[in-house]
Amino acid sequence: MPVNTDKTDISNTYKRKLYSISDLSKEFDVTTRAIRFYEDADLLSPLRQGRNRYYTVRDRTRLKLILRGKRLGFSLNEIGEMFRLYDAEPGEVAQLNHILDKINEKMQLLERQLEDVQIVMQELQEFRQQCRERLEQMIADT
Amino acid sequence: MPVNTDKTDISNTYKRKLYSISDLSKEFDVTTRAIRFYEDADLLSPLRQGRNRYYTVRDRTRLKLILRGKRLGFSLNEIGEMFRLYDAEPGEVAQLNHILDKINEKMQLLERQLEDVQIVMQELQEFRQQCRERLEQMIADT
DNA sequence: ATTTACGTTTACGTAAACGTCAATTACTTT
DNA sequence: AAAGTAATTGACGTTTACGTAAACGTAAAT
Repeated sequence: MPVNTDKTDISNTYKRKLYSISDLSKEFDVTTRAIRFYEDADLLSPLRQGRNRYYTVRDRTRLKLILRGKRLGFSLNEIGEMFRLYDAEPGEVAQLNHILDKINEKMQLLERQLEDVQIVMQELQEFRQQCRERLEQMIADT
Repeated sequence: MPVNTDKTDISNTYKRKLYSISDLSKEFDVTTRAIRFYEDADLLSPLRQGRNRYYTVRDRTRLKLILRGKRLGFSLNEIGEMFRLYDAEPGEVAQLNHILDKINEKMQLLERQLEDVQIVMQELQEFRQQCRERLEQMIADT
């Protein structure tokens, strides 16, 4: 018995809001290999039509979050942790408090990042200014 | 012939503003292994007293920059590139313009980083808000 | 005199995040 | 029917950024 031969099945259920792996690959400029790797790391869980993967809007959003996290220097593990926090249904008060702690932890990291970015940007601006002045000087000397 | 047996040599020349590898290791909370690795990657070039390394104020500053760069998700190679830009004495106009291009490139990256940080911080704030509301609710239900 | 602390070099090990095949399947186009 | 295109699953390779262990040197402290 084949798993699923009816092509319309999945498409109907999810109202055509499905992306192929290459759709996402092109849109976000990542290789399909990377996307599958993220699945291996439990960061994505696309639908299956037989062997093929189909990504929902949620998957697409997740991929966007993954890439943003990566740009910020987070590891896939850290990104996974954030997802799990997000998805956890907070049954108990203790659980919720734990999540709040984790959130505050991440916020602290980000605040430091913000500082770092601002510092480096300022340094670069100064450096750029110096370069421009030197350039002026050199042109004047001509 | 031993290379240098006089302990005061280096210290005098650099007026005691020297750090041992463990000084820096402790101050910045990185392993000595990492510090030596950065040297291998040409990001640091400490003085030598025989086999031992001695780090100047400049080295210390560099280490600080390395760690900041890493926190921002830059690779050691990228950090090295920045250093080389900084150290390059700009002989020609073309060279200076090239440096300016590179600076602008990095600035663009940082601007994106800034955006990303702000977006994620906002998302986290919203998530935190939701958690707090849920918590209030649960306490009220008691 | 020998432990202790700190440092060195050399070299192999490792985790993360993919890249790069190779072989196969499935659908479409010609 | 053949060829092309897009996807799949292994499986091994690669780069980065160190960790870790061995074996040794040097100097201060006990």
